[in-house]
Amino acid sequence: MTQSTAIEPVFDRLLQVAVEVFAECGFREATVREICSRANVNVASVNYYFRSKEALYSQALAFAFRETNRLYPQDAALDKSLPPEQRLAIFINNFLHKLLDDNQLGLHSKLIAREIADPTNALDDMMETAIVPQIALLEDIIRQILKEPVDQVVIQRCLLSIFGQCLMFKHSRSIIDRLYPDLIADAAAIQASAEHITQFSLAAL
Amino acid sequence: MTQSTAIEPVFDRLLQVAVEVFAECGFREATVREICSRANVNVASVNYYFRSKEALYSQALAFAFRETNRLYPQDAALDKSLPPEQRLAIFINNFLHKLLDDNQLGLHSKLIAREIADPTNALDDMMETAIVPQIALLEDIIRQILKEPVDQVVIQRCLLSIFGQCLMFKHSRSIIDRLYPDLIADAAAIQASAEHITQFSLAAL
DNA sequence: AATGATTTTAAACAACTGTTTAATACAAGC
DNA sequence: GCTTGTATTAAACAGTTGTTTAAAATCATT
Repeated sequence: MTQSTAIEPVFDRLLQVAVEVFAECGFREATVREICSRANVNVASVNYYFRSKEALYSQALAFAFRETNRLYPQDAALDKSLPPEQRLAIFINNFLHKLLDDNQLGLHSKLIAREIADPTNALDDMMETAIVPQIALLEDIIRQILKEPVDQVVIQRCLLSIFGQCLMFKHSRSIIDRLYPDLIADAAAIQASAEHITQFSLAAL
Repeated sequence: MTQSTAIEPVFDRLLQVAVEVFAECGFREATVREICSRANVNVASVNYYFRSKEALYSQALAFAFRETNRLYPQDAALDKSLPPEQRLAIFINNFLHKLLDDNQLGLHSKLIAREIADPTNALDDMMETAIVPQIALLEDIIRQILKEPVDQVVIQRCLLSIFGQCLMFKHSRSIIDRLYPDLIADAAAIQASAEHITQFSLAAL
């Protein structure tokens, strides 16, 4: 009835709504009926266009990854001519906004965070295409900052230290909302948090 | 039939098995029938001893918190006479072992991590009794390390930086298992990871 | 041994799940 | 205008879910 339901084809509408509902409820708790209801289509559509609920989930997850990378590209952080400290700042700021933006983006990363915290069969497909490149980029930046060659294990641990600080805001959002809501109140607060993580990490490195 | 099922009362058996199953599957995916089956009791027992599946979950969560604090007390980290750097090392090492131990302990923290990542109504009850004290302790240690008084917000951000590094190993376990399994292979590796986080954080502070 | 309360049991309940079906609507091609 | 292939629909399916029931078993107290 609304414009969107009329214009966009059923397949695309289902994919977008699926990201929404799966992000909100998780795979199991999300129901096919709820997805179809929000997309204004018949219950049978999921099995018609996608093979099953599981296949829809898998495609929704891939779609979420594509969207985050399309809307938050890492061009600047990839620029090797920049000083590495600045690259790190850009990377962290970009990553944190990707995680915390409360519009449609937040849904995508929420779905992804869910999959990481509680993986299904779909995770393996995502590793190579979406996660490994992200990690490789940060690894490159860390190497550039440390200058002299260090043990691979040390790099790995620093990687996790930085990612951990960022992901804390996503995985423990419920706690932060209750205790320190100011830290993620708006875009400026998020930027400030990103700067803290950058400073904290640079000092440690 | 087995010793354990014969000795322990039904109530306690249900509570322990509930922690297991809820940790493995999450609240929704866990079924009352599975819990009762593993505990060797009738399906109706959950509703007889606890009021409902939800009430059982709530009690299981509280039980998990009690158990982690009973088996991994923070006595040493609470000792204010120790140098704060050492207190931080103890705190992180203790916290990380609590998170990563693969025996019964891992289950307790897994259930807790689940609840934090995907909170239910039960979270609010847990905040004051279990989470806030933990945070207050780390806050105390950080203040002691920084010596000169600093802004409360800075303290909060440092708190999150340290907790984030630790929780990374729990929330993103699926990624670490796939990419860097050596980092959490055994107790020695966990200790090494704890030392890294301590050094990283001390350098930053 | 008898009474009364507590615990355990098998069976049923009603609601909801993902999926299938078979009938209908609709478009394009000849 | 008819046919062919695609899309949509309401209805039903078979299985699972948490919960309830009412009878049976067990226990403690006298």
